[in-house]
Amino acid sequence: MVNSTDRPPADRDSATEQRILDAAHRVFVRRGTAGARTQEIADEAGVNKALLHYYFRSKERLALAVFQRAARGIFPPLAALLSSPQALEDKVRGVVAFYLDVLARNPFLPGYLICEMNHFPERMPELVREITGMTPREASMRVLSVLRPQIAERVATGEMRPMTAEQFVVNLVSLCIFPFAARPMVCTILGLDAKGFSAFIETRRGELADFVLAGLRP
Amino acid sequence: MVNSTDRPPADRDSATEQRILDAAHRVFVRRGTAGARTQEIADEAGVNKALLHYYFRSKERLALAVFQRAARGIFPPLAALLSSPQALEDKVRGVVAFYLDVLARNPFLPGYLICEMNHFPERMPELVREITGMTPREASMRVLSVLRPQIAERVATGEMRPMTAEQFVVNLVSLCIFPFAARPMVCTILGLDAKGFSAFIETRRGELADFVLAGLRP
DNA sequence: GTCTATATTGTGATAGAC
DNA sequence: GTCTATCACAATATAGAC
Repeated sequence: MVNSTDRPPADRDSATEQRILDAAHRVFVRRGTAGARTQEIADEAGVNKALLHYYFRSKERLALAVFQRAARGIFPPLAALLSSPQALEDKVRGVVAFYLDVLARNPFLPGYLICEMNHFPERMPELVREITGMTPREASMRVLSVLRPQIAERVATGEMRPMTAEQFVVNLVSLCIFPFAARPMVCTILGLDAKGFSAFIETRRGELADFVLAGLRP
Repeated sequence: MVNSTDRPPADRDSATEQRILDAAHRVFVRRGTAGARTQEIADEAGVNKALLHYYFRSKERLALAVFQRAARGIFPPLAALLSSPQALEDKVRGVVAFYLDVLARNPFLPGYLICEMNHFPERMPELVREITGMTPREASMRVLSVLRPQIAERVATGEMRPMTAEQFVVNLVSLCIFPFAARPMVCTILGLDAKGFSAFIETRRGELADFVLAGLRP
């Protein structure tokens, strides 16, 4: 009497499917798609290899599902923040706070995403459509059409140096994400363990927005 | 009469070994170590698979040689620039110019290095020793011990906000490298082809140092 | 040094019982 | 839905001729 509803047994998003997806997420993130073994995913999910194929049909489809889920947590919130009606300063502070927060809890996500993006660049356009419901062009325009007037106004009043919205966004995102992507090298060179790296990021949380905002001034 | 010297046939760094290493570099960079096939490397080098093992003994050793060579082109020049006696402003301009130059010619290098770093973080300390001849601590101290007084002086004169040398370096490097590491996403979102991306980087070359320098001001 | 041919494993995927 | 057993093939590595 586990299932008290009269829904058919093949209910979508079963607990098992979720366990497999979660396990696959952990394994793919630490090994990369090419380096991951379906056996390891099955072990980590506490099920048999055959079950992965039952739910996801192939390793490639499972990898795609994991990649989409990971990207969904990283890109849409950025787009939402940047296209909101907030002032530019608040957007900068919001993006810094959001990314340093999410990535402090998932420090290996940037390395994984960069890795997969570089191995399957041709899948990017479809990925953007899947996670935003828009074409890449629409998705970027939704952000840029809000940012451009904001920047133009600041430039007109002399508060800000001339800068395209594209460069502005890339600068902001680079400063937030790269330290996590290069974390192994940062930790090795600076002699940091996991705790030390967290402290480094905490320092960053308090300073980074000010650095970016100062960088915008003429 | 190809070899006119009387050196024994097994001369080190033979032309064939170099061809294999170059081919391996290209293949590993675009596929990642786990995704690369020795067959593809052999094909690209115009030799047989067996020859890879003759020269490098295993795929793993070949991968290590390629990774070291790639890292050698990226990290030591940064350390040299930052520990030089130049003024801080010139260092910022020098690092931006160097990275945007090297990476414009090797746009896939950052993705590859980040990928490998994240899959083999435990190899980082040895890698640093191999390419610098110093321990990681010595290597970082050589840079930080020069930067810290430079920064302290600027802070004392009120030209610069307080900032650790570590954060300064991470900020600078993030802004240079990340756009290349995230290139597939940047190109997809902004609708850029290879030429458009190059133009984007050229714009950056002229603006990035000023952005960083402005960001340092109080 | 370079090749062809082969050994040996690892790994994604499927068949079929329960 | 979940398991065991097995297939089919891909991929690294080696043996041995030239």
